Amino acid sequence: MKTKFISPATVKRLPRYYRYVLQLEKQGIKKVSSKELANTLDFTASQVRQDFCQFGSVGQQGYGYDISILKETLLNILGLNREYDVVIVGAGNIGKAVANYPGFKNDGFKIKAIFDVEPGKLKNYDIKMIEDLTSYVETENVDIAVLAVPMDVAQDVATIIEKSGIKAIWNFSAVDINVSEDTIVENIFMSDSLYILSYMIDKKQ
Amino acid sequence: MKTKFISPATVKRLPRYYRYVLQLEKQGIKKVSSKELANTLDFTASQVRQDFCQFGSVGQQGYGYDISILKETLLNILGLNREYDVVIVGAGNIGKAVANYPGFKNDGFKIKAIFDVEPGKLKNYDIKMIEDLTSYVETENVDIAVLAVPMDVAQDVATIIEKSGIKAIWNFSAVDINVSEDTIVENIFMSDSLYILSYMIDKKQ
DNA sequence: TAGATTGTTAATCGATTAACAATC
DNA sequence: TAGATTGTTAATCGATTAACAATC
Repeated sequence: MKTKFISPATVKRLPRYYRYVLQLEKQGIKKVSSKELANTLDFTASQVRQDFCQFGSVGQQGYGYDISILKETLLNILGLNREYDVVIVGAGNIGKAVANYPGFKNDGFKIKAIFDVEPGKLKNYDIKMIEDLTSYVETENVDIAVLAVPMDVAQDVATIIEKSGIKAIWNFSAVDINVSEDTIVENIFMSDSLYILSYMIDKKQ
Repeated sequence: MKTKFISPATVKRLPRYYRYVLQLEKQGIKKVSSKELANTLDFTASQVRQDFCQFGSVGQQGYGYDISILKETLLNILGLNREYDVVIVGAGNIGKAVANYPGFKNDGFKIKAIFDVEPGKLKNYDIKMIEDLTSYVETENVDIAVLAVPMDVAQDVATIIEKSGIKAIWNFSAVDINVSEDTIVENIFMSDSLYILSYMIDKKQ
């Protein structure tokens, strides 16, 4: 499946296509045109066709795109055709929010354990100690670590995660973390988003 | 201040510059070169100079950029030189996380009230009923509404927010919301970020 | 002064838009 | 078949990179 090169600009749009196609499928809709997609998602029809063209022909001239084919294609490209084992590191507000996020499980992300500096319980998990993360990873498979600790310890904990052998970090910690080239980091910088919002408010006035 | 046009690509980078410059200031550092900035932030030195050039000369040849001037400039451009009155709509996990997010207050975002469908208490706020939002906005100034409700009611609540006269929405609700042209929406789509992460994991294998 | 580094122009690269033949 | 809509090429636009004179 992952044969062709997909441009970065297109990759960024894939999740939005996928989410919208899921929604259409739920509504029982069978096909969609590039024009309809473009209208809803605020892209252009050209852009949609250029994007879809990158992963080979998924549409039919005169008809449009078949929802179930499109969904399957996007799901495969995004790597959502498998399960991911996840640990949450940091059981504060963000860690809790992620643990309770319903979409998480539906998409195949399975929370295996939660770590913190304080023992306790979260959902139906006994919170484990961060110092036990390394030994945990020795016996259990972990694909993704959710980094949800305070910013002053984020780098240290990131280093622990990296050394433990976990290859992907979903970083909520509000600081850029330095890890080796082959560790994948995807950031949620809430403050950056808020700054963009205040920029836009300010610009309008 | 907001005289020159700043390109969208540059705008997206502004929060990262700002965050890093704050960090340097805290460390007592007085100047920084485009090269140093580029190394840390994974931009290129050319890019940094092109970006900064857009808001007029803030550097000095042979020296670099003065941290305090740079910080002040970025702060002004981002609109962080004032306070914003914020209401949180939805007191679930995400609403709680935002309410407790420490950076929030430091940056001048002031939580004035929290709304939900269930009464209760969060931090030191008595949770108000969502149906009272409109009357609340009639007497109180609100610049930003944080939309943190379940996805199935997100559009309805967004419409209530919009009709109440609030002009900016920080949307955590995992669905695209439709509002009028002059309402500013900034989205945090956690699932999109997660999909990009699984895409990158899958691509590497 | 000499070295360093900006500010800015020009060249390159990538992404978006426009257009239309192919074809369902 | 006729109408609709894709797939794809070519044109345009915007962003990044390279280069270097200006100058601190």
